Amino acid sequence: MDESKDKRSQSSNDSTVPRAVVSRLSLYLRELQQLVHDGNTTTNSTQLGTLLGFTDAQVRKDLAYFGQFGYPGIGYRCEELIAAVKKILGTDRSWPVAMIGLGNLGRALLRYRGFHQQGFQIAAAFDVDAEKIGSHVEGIEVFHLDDLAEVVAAKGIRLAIVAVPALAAQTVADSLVEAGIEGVLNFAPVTLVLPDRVSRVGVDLAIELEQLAFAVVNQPENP
Amino acid sequence: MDESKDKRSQSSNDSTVPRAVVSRLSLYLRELQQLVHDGNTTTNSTQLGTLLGFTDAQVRKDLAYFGQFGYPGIGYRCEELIAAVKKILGTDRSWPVAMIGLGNLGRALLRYRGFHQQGFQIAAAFDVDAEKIGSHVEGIEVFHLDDLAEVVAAKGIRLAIVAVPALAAQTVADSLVEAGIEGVLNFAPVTLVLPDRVSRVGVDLAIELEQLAFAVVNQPENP
DNA sequence: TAGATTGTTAATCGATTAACAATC
DNA sequence: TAGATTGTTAATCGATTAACAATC
Repeated sequence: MDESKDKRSQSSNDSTVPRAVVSRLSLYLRELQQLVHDGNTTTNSTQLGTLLGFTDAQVRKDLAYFGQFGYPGIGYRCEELIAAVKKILGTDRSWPVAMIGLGNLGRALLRYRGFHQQGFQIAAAFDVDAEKIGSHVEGIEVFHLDDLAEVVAAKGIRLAIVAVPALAAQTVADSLVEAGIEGVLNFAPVTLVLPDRVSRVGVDLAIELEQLAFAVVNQPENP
Repeated sequence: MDESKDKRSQSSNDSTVPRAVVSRLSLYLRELQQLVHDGNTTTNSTQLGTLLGFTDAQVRKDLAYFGQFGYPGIGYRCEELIAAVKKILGTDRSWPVAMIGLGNLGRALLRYRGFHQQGFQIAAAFDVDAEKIGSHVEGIEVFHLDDLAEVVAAKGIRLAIVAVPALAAQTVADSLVEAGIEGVLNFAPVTLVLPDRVSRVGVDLAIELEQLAFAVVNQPENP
């Protein structure tokens, strides 16, 4: 039996890929897009590694978790690898996203161009401030949080961004779960309790600065 | 020789603490502050672990990298541990921070309350748009990027937040290095090249959504 | 073909967990 | 004292790196 056919498989053979690998995948994608922008058609594990501060072995191993995308002697074709990584990440399609909370951060994120460029579009915004309900920000309609389930269902929204005050975050999260949301990107500085079936990514802006402060204070040359 | 005196040391005995440990340190701090807010005076490794989804052993091990903060049979005194963790992170003092770029994100971050609560204050903002120079946003003066080195020196600023478009980010980063900045929190979706002596933390908002999409697509129950 | 670079295996390194004596 | 919980050591687990045959 010759099973060597179709070796260039893209089957995500799963069996749990390490989380660290997935986060590097996004970095590879970003670097590849940059390389294409700069006019490159191919790259290789050494170049990608150098750009990101990884070893070449790690780049190859990371990508090999998901299939065979390279060409021995040549490297990787940028566009081809971009398409493959997007497919793995699930961003080969467009994702409608709900924005919850229209304070400073929520409004800024609504206007942020980077989401759309990677396949995400804010499809609806939600708040509880009567002044804001029914208005449009950046062409996006603002609904009352009470209408969450209805709008989410109508627009096929599966992801939500939480940009509400810390005190409101868990309550909002409960509503999101109730509305059938499958993934939450949380900017509130609290640990959200969610059922296992709902995915969660947390970004705490103050914590990022704390990490930076630690790094500066503990620089080899810095008391 | 009895060297058991002063065992409750806070000496960060260094020898390189794993990066993952430091990032969890910030989460412990956040949880501890929450616990105090909720009226607790003591906690323990099991409680902290449960709140954050870590094992109790990991909590103890992480903290033990930096000294002995707990009391066998009792656990940890919240306020005491908060003070210790802040000292380790370097946030027992206040850090003046420069904000570079006053687009949507920069302005939102300028207004974000969470920074101040953890010991960071935006001491100056910088842009290149003549319309903005000299104005004040949230009581913070806006300078031209050309005045970076001067203002940074005058105000003792060591950390900077980069919230400029991707295309401008590396140029801005070079200016920051030139101005003597020691740590950069970068929101631009590019890998900044910085000398080793300058610390770097990157937050790519689109990447966070990508990670969420991957998690949702690869949920045990989700094709 | 010779040179380059992959995918993958084995070796190394580091991080997490389990277990328990020490201690309050 | 008995019960609880730490700090730490040893065991396990997982991730990174090095090396190289396979391949274009």
